Amino acid sequence: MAKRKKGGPDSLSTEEKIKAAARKVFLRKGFSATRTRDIAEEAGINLALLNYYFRSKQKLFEEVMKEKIQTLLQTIIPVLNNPSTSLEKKIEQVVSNYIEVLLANNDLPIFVLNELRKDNTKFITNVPIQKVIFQSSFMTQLKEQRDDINPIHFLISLLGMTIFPFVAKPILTQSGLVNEKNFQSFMKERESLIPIWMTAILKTKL
Amino acid sequence: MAKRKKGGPDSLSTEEKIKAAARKVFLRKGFSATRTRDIAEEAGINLALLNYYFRSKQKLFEEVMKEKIQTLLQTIIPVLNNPSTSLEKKIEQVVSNYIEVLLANNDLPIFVLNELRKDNTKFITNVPIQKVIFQSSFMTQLKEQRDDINPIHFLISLLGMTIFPFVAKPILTQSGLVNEKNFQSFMKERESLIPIWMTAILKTKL
DNA sequence: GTCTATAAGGGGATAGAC
DNA sequence: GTCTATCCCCTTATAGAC
Repeated sequence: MAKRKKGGPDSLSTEEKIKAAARKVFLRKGFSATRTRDIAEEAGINLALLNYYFRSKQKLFEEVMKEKIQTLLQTIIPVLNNPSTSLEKKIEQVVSNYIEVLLANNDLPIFVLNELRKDNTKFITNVPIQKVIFQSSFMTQLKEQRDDINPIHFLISLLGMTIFPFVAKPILTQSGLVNEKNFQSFMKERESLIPIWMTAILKTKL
Repeated sequence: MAKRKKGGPDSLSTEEKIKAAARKVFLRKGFSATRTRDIAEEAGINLALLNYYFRSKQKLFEEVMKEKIQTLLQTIIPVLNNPSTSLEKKIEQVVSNYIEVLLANNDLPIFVLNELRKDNTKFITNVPIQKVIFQSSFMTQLKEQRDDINPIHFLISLLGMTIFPFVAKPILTQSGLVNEKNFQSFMKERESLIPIWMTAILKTKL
């Protein structure tokens, strides 16, 4: 067991220090470019301790990945499943929840999507995503309002509008299309804009 | 120099064989996870030849990256710059061009965006993206039609709708939301849908 | 639990024969 | 131009002292 659990500003257990460092380094550099030495240094501990607590780089990585996938899913699933909000309200909440989470961690989506792509195994497990989405309140409401719109197209458009700017951030900022310093306010503007536009789409005749 | 340039089905020069193999392996696995041995094997040549032609893994990678960034830019810039098409036509062309290019190479956007993210240097060079976009015919037409819409928001929404499904493909197919075999027809549906929806947005009062 | 030291292997690059 | 053999650093993981 670790020495401490709580207490002061420097109160993380060694295990948690390593995991926090792993989150930071893996998310920034991806699995392959990350060296266990980087993580150890970031955590302020010795390299051997990493293996003592987590057995291997791979195991530690898998813990971080599972956690991050969970974060991405939990940002949207409870919103889609809430039967007491309107479809329009759900759209607003999906957008604002994601923008809030991703402003605090810009790299999250590209990290997860890129690592999933390289590995097509073992990560999509716990949550039966397809089932959850298709049986959601969101789905029912959308079908009720517009049975001629493929809900997957609608959902992916909503997510694309919201998440894509984070994925494309490197090219946006490096090209000067969006100033790095203004990125946050740029996304705050989108937070108002996207629900208006997605609602407009909802009313558009096909 | 290489032995051959053209001739038969097996007619690529050694240099081209290596580059073709590098494109394939780098795009699939990214820079760090790629071993030069993988590329050599894929090319059907010896490892030493890779260094003979390209000096280092890094140099070879940079050639591939530049080429791929160029592909992504050339898919959109001529469309935006064409003064003889309407704004609506430009939207259609951006969507159909990207879907055509990316259906042939699903990994392209996530590869480029992820590598750019890890490296914020040396790749955004040749094309002055910001200048080109802001001075484009697309920009002029959009401002004319809707001077209350931030054109960057509009453009990113268009690209998000179009490109994001490719970036999110791992999670879409692994979760079962979109069947791998139907992905192409799914994107073909979007090719019709996105212009309709983006045009609707263009007419939506803010 | 935490450290130092080191084993074991992987991977980029090159020397030198042909 | 192309190959085989090899160098050598870097990285993960572990042994063993404290």
